[in-house]
Formats: sequence, structure tokens, C-alpha cells
Amino acid sequence: MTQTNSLSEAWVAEPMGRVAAPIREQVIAALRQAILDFQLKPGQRLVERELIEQLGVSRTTIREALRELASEGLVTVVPQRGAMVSAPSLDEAMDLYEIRAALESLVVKHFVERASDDEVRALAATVEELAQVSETTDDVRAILAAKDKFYGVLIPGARSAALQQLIDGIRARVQMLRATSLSNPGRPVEVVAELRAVAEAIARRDADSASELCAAHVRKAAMTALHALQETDADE
Amino acid sequence: MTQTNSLSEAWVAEPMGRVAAPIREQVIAALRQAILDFQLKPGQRLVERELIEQLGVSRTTIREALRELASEGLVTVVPQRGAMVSAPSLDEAMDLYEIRAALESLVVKHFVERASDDEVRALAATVEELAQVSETTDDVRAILAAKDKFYGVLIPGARSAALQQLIDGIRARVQMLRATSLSNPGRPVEVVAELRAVAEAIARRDADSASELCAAHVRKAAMTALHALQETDADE
DNA sequence: ACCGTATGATTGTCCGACAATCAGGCCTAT
DNA sequence: ATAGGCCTGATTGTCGGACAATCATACGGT
Repeated sequence: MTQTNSLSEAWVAEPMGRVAAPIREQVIAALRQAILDFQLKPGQRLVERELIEQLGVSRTTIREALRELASEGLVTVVPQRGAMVSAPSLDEAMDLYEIRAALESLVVKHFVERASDDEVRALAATVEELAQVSETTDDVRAILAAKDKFYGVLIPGARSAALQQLIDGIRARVQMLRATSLSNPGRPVEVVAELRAVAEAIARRDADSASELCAAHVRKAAMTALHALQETDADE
Repeated sequence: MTQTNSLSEAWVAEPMGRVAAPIREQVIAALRQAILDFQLKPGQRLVERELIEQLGVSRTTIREALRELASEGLVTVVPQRGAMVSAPSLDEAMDLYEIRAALESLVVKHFVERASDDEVRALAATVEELAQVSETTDDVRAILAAKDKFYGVLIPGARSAALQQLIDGIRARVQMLRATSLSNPGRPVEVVAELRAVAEAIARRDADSASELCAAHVRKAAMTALHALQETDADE
């Protein structure tokens, strides 16, 4: 299997073979994953020639991939100096969380208005699945994956491509902070309760309550994450 | 820049004073302008080789520029088929307007919290300037320019780079609809009244009222634009 | 008239080249 | 010794050409 995607393995020294999907997409996916997994650390420079050697693709492809990631906000390019992994400041992180709250409120409102009963049930199911996971493990990664399933039902159910695109971008940019937030003991339990409340409001087709509960959830996650970050900064 | 390319005759004549933005940026700006001015019409295919000839730059540059514009939503690329000028459907346009309402609400809230008194006064001044313009001319282009000045004060005053980036993207994507909306007789007068109300609420530092008024303004603009568009579709 | 194929157009990707720019060390003059 | 300027290496920005893969369409045989 020459073209196993480097997702689960170390991202280094894994030349990618030619599979059906455009190579550029694979490069983008690999770099995105590496950034979100902290294999590429915030602030680290991304030198084109190094990426060429490690990924085994041409400079053209690398450059297009880097620009794509830049438009997603995951990397920052400074003219004449190249790209580096974005390192959002506290202020920027807070901004991102507020934007996320506003957009996810809108998503929830649209979900209430547009989603089928099946989708509503599926959403409730993901919450219960999340509850199961958060009771049986402390693995932040597993909990994050379960939460992503929730959003995997919620966001498409809102039937808005633009909204989906924007939220995906924002969520990627705060991914690191999400992990920090959920590492806080007791936080997963609260998360389950908050999401359950959102799902119930949705089941009642109560758009206003649901979107407000969702916004409150995001804001609370923000507080937790930022608080933890400030302590980290103070320690080091 | 090493060779004689002719993005515009003007800057070729410039001896050497300007350090010059990267050519890619000039290409992006030129294409963006052409799209927003309808020189490139929605749905029109953007063939790389034609752009090369018309702009006098290499394919590398063109491709990077197209991907940038794609990430802004102004062009749509379908794999193996190339890029075309985006042509948002009615549903998509409505989505964009709702997102814009949510984000601009947030901008106004932040403006109230963060902008200086000088900025508040400058904002009010742009509204009065807009009132002047809309009374003395029917030129939609001039009115749009005046409105852009309003946003030119409002958005930076919110002190959020992420928010600014997102709103710029959304606003570009509905630019065509904005023109349609303002062409509606009587609409400019209403716009002035609505923005005046927003500015006054901001002057009172009443964040909740201001953001709600702003959202209402965007929603009303959406109604006007979409209504006009539906008629257009019905006529033709 | 139907269907498969030849053909052309266009994109995706690679390669190599060179100027422009930036960072840092080195050298000189005061 | 220090300030300032120069040289050099590393890296990006842009160019041109090349080729396979893929899509669109016209063509030809049946």
C-alpha cells in the first residue's frame, strides 16, 4: 500500500503516491492534519524546499496548498518571507470564539427550520454517543471525535454551504484551543449537559432557545479554554 | 517583474519608485475588480491561457490568483474543468445575507465597545456624507462608494482581523446584489435613515440596539435585493 | 439515427531557471 | 570597540516549457 495517507502515521518522510484525488488535496489534507495534531507547531516556518522533500511533490503543488491553508487561516504567509503555522494570540482566539458563537447560533436556527425529523433524531443520538464516550474514557481525542460527529450532523442539516465553509474554517483555527478546553477536568460532563439542552430545544423546534443555548455553550467553552491558556502562559 | 508585462500601462512607465506589491496581488485585484464590475459575467469561464494573454503574466501566477479568488468565493473551480465566475443562486444569496447580518451585528457590537469617540464621530460623518450623495445623485456607483466609506470606518473600528476578513469576503460575494438593491427607487432614502439610526445608537453606546438595527438593515436590504432579483428572473 | 472513437482543448503536475529580497556574518573606518 | 556598510547564502516570486490525464465535441461506421 504505497498510497496510505499519512494521517495516522508520522507525517514526515511519507511520499504520497498517485491516487485518484488531486495530489494538491492530499497535500492540503496532510498539512492540515499535521498542523492540527501539533506535529507542525505554531510559529514554525514552513520552508517550501523542505516540504518538497518530505512530501515528494513539486513546488507548484506545495505553493498552491500553502495558499489554500493560508486562506483557511491555518498558516500565515508574510510576503518575501514565506509561510508559518499560525499562532493565534489570546485576543484573536477570543475573537474567533465569538464569531463561532454567532455562526453556530445561525446554524442551529437553520437546523431547526430545515432539518428533517430523522436528522433531529440523529443529532440527539450523537449527543448520547458523546455522553457514553465521555463517561467511559478520559481520552480527549476520542471525546473530540465524538463531538465532531455532533457537528457532522448539525452543520450539514443547516443546508448552507457558505455557513458550512465559514464554520469549518473557524473550527479548524480553534481546534488547538478546543483540546485545551476539554482537558479541563469536569468540562466534558458540562459539555454533554449543554449539548443535550441544545438537542432538546431543537427537538422542540424552538429555534430561539436552541440558538441561544448553542451560543452559550460556545462562550463557555471559550472561557474555559482561554482561562487554561492564560494559566499556561503564566507558567512558562 | 523581471520582464515587460503589462498589467497596466501606468506602472510600466513608473521608472522605479514604487516597491510594488507582488504581481499576484495585482492580478487578484484586477480580476476581483473585473468580476465586481461585471466585466466578467457570472457563470463565465475563466480559461487560464486567455487570462495569461490578457494580463501578460505566467500561468503560475494566474493559477495562484484564481485559487485565492476561489477561497473568497468570487470564482468557483470544478476539478478538471477550471474556474468560472461564481453565480450565487437565490438561496445562496439569502444565506449570504443572513450570515452578513449576523457578522455585522457582531461588528457593531465590537465597535460600540472598542471604538474611540473620534471613530464614532467619523462614522456619523460618513452617514451624513452618504445622505448628501444620495440626495444629489442617482448614480448607484457613487452611493455604493459612499456606503463603503461607512463600512470603511465601521469594520476596522471593531478591531477584529478575523471578522474583517470574513465580512470582506461575504460583502464581495453579494456586491452584485447590493447594486441591484440600491437601484430600487426610494431605497437609498431608507438606507440613509437606517444607517443614521445605527450611528445614533452607536453614539449612545447602546450596543444591543445598534447591533439589532444593523441586522435589521441588512435583512431589509436582502429583502429588497432578492425581490428585485425575482422580478428580473421572471421577466427574462 | 445511434454509438464508440479520434481529436482537440484545458487542467494538473512536474521541472529548471533566474531575479528580488531578506537575514546574518564579516569587514572596514572612525 | 562600535557603528555602519558590504558580501553572501538562503528563500521566495515569477517565468517558461513540458507532458499525462481528463473532459467536450466532432467524426465516422454501422
